[in-house]
Formats: sequence, C-alpha cells, structure tokens
Amino acid sequence: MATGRTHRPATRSRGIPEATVARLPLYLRALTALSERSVPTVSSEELAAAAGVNSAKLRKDFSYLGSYGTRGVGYDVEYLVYQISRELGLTQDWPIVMVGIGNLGAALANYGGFASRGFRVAALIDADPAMVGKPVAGMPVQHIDDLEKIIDENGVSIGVIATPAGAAQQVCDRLVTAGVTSILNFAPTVLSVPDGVDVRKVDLSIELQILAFHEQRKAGEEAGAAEAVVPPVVRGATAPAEGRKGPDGDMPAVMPA
Amino acid sequence: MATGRTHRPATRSRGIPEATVARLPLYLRALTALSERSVPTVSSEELAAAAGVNSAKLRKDFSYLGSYGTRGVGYDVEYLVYQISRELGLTQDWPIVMVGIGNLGAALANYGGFASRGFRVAALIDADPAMVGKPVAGMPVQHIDDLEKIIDENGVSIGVIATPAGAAQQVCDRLVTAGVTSILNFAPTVLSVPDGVDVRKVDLSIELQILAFHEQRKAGEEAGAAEAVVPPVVRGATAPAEGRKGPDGDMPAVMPA
DNA sequence: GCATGTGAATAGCTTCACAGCT
DNA sequence: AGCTGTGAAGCTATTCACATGC
Repeated sequence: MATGRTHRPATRSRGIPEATVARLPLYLRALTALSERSVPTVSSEELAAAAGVNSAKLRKDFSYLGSYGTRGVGYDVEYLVYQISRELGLTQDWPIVMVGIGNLGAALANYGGFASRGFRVAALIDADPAMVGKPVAGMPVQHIDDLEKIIDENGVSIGVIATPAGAAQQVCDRLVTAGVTSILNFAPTVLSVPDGVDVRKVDLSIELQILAFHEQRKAGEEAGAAEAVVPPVVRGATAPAEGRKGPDGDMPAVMPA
Repeated sequence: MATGRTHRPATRSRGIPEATVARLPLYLRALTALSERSVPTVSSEELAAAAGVNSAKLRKDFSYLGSYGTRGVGYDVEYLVYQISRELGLTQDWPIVMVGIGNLGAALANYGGFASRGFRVAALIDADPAMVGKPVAGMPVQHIDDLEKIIDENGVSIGVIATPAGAAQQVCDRLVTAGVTSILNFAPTVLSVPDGVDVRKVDLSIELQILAFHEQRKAGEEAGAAEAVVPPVVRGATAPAEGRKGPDGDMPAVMPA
C-alpha cells in the first residue's frame, strides 16, 4: 500500500490496474515453481489455485498484459514467466540500499528471497559507528554519512528503511534527495514524500491488529449467532446513555468533555 | 491481504468494510502519538494528515464505528483511542505463538512493536533441536513437538509463521488443527486453510517487485513523455511479429510451441 | 470439445459536496 | 463560523457468463 502523497492518482500504469500489478508477483512465484518442475503448460484454473486466487481474476489480469494463452490449451509456463518478469521490470538488475541494520535490517539482509529476483543489495547502511565495518550477510556495514555517495555511485533507485520510527522520515528525506524514487518502509511511521516517489510499507503490528479484529468477531459470533433480530443484551448495567451513539461500550473511566 | 479460501465473502464484518478495518490501526497509531503529547482533541483534517490519508476517507471510516466526533470541534483523542482499541479487539490480551525462529523469526521476536499493543508472545517455537532452549528475546525456544500443548495451555488463537517456505503449509495445518484461527504468514508460499481461518501474508520480495514495476514505468516515461500521440519507436529491429499479441518484447531465446 | 479472453453486471471503495449540529 | 457525518456520484475491482478460436 502506498502512503502519503504518493501513487499517481490519475492515469493507470500503462493500463495495468494496481490490483493486478500487486498479483503479478504471486503468479510469477507459482509459475517459477512450475518451471522448476519442468511443467510445460498450465491452465488458468491450475495456476489460479497455485497462486491462491480464482481463475476469472487471473484471466482478467493476464488480459491486461496481452493475449499470452492458447485457447483450449492454457498458458506456456516459460513464456509467461518471461512476460511477467519483463512487465515487472525484473529482467533488469535493481541495486537497492538498506538503511538501518538492527535486528530486522540484518534479518532482511540475510533473507535471500529478493537477491534471486533481480534485486541486489548494493549496500547496508547504519548510523551507529559501532556497526560500521561489521560484516552482515557477507557485506560490511557502511556509515550513513556516505549515503549520497553510495546511492550515486551504484545508481540506486530503491531504498529499504528498517530504522527505528524516529529516524525514518529523516532517512527517507535523504534517500529522496539523493535520487531514490521507491521506498519500502518497515518503520512504523507514515512517511511523507514528494510526488513521483512511491512508498510501500510493511508493518507487523498493523497486520496483527487486523487479525485481532477478525478474531474478536469470530469469538463474538459464537454467542450472538442464528437469529440476529433481537440485539444482544448490553454488557454493562445501565441502559445506553444519552449522547454518544456508538453501537455499544463506553469508556471505562471518564467521558470526554 | 487474506489468502486462499478465506475471508468471509458474504456479510461485511459487523458492517465495517475491510478497507476501513485495515486503516484503523493507522488511526490508532496517530492517535496514540497525540495522546502521548497530551493533545485533547483533533480535527479530521489533522488526524488524516498524521495518518497519511485524506480527511473525507477518515470521516467516512469513523462513521462506521459510530458518531464519535463533535461538530465544530473535532474528535476527543482519548475517547477515540479507546473506541478504536475496543473495535480492533485490543482491550483484551492476545497470546500469540511464533513458529520458525531463524533470522527473521528472531528479529520479529525482538521487535517490541506488538508486545505493547495487546499482543503477548506466549511461545517461540522451532523444529531445530539445536535452537531449543536457547533464549531469544528473553524466552527459551521450544520444540515444535509441543506445539499443540502450548497452544492449548495458553489459549492461543493467533500464530505467526516465519519458517522456510517448504515447512509453512505443514506448520499451518498443525496450527489450525490445534485451534489457531488467525495466521500471519511470512513464508513466501500460499497457505491453504479451511473456512473460518484468516491468513494475512507479508512478503518482502513481493513488495519490492511492485516497486520495481513502478520504478520501471518512471524510467520509461522520461523518454516517451509529453505528446503521447506518436507511439515510441519499437526497441528491436523487426516489426511486431505475427502471432503473440503482447504490447512489445518477445522471448529472448525459443518461442513456445 | 475445451480453455482463453472479454463485454456486461455487480460489488466495493473513494471522493464530493453539503446538510446538520455545536 | 466551523467541522462532522453522510447521501450521492464516480471510480476501481471482482465476478459472471459466453463468444471466440484453437
């Protein structure tokens, strides 16, 4: 999800809807697995199952890329792998920098998952002088003072931020000034960036909170199931007080002025 | 994003749209920051800016929760913190288990971000006997043989999977059988779960690929900008070959049969 | 015959713009 | 006067269902 003032609202990316773009990597992963097993062709039904979507959606998605299937047969696996890779821009090499080599940053650096797919970690960067020079994932950590130089020399346009929340905006600003135009943010903060810069965020805590919401609903369903006509009895003692109109549950202590 | 056969398609969660639920944690974070600075009230405009959304969306979102604001004034910060927390189910304690204590798992365990917000790591679990007993983030790692016992004794309903891709489905199945109904998946695989179980996934590699797509488009724009009437000259030599109808770019080597 | 590709229908989300309340 | 709360409009995404072409 892009954040802040980001993500061109106007024209859709070369006609490919954002929702489709977000699924292309899923298809690509499923196709790569098939390719490794030397499966020559696959139907929309099979591939959709492997990618965890339904087949109509998959066919619609592919239709934005072009007519890459064969009616009555399905899709050629190798061909699709190539087309989707090209569409995603993975046929070229993307040097990236990671800023913030703490627990998470180090774990990400060690995670090989992206190194395989067109991405190459050009540098690991941290502000802590004690970290500088230490090898992480086989590379020496570099000091943030050299950020601009590193970005420039390596032609980096994608940055990963894994700093504490407090440092993220500042790091972001420096990345953007130095020429980075895509940022993956692991810090739990909203980043503000100028137009033309894309930000995506990954936040563990937010994901858990969303799960908790659904989990809570499941628990509540057990009781108030079946005939949902009679509203469940109010938990507290008194009747719904005047004023606030929330469905139920008031503040434990004091009410707002 | 929920995956596989998941996420009740029918009735919306107590009337709250999924897109709204996904933003509540953002609002909550912004509100918590205001609360810590003892700001008493906030307008939709201010709060929206802090959360990185626009104010109309925020007001619409809040309208699904109830009428918690005061016209002409704004929202009471403390009150909203409480209401959103309650809506998200964060006024109760959620014990979670983390399975797979490798680089990433350990980093997540050390990341305090969720411990604060109603979530409590009940156990760290790994399949590697060499890991068992080792302290990570102040807790001894436990063996996966005890998974069911741990889940049962702690009343765990939320699990985090940070294993290698190959082990994820198997771990997922065991979690579900043991009673877990919400899963946060960091392994790069599609998990299949029965109805009623929610899965959300976090995948670094996918996020980077989405960024690469947009990045590529930006690079292409520099050339074909301004008057987009005349189509840009075809990159290769020959005219668009018959047969495949993709917008441009064919396979480097062999074509499919 | 069979699976793709796609218009048309539906559902869901966002934005607008203003009525309603403080 | 100012800001919320919300119908209505517009837009994006998903699903349906079938014509199309191998």
